[in-house]
Amino acid sequence: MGKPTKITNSIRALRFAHGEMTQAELAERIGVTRQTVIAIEHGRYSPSLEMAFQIARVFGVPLDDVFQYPATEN
Amino acid sequence: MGKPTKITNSIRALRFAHGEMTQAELAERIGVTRQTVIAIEHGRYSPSLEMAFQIARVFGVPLDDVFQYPATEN
DNA sequence: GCTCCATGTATAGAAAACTTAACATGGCAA
DNA sequence: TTGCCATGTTAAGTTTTCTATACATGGAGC
Repeated sequence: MGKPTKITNSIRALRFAHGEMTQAELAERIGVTRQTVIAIEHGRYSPSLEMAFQIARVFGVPLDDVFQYPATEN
Repeated sequence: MGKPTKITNSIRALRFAHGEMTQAELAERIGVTRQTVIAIEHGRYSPSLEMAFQIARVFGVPLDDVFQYPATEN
């Protein structure tokens, strides 16, 4: 359904860098479901800005360390 | 409709700092409608991550210079 | 073998973001 | 005054994001 997003992310790497945090644990920390974390991690769709900020905050890094927006795709 | 977002932004200031750019012009540059720009600027809802990246790119500043996420509201 | 546990898929539906179109207002210039 | 332009509002509809539930798989340990 969701169109695949242009935005890539480093969530999986960040989870492992933070004590092998599981998807379920990350989901609980940011207040969403596990399915949402999986979908975001796989780039099936891009998260809301609010969710993006929360994820970055969990890992204690700036937003740009979690999500990368490729230069002008058009 | 949209619930008022916790995220604040500096879009209006950035527009004026960039040659009095109008809402219509910004909208066209990021590929959305004028109404969407107005809604975002007024904080009626938060944009998608993709849109946020595009806005930051138009102004040539990092994402955190455009949007501010307040520390843990809960 | 069996049972957890982390990960993944699928589907239906709710909620939020975004569009389209119409109309209103105040300012400014001809 | 008339006309244009930037801003703003409203309402209805579409698309995307997110939830809830259910089920599948492979690895680790008993």
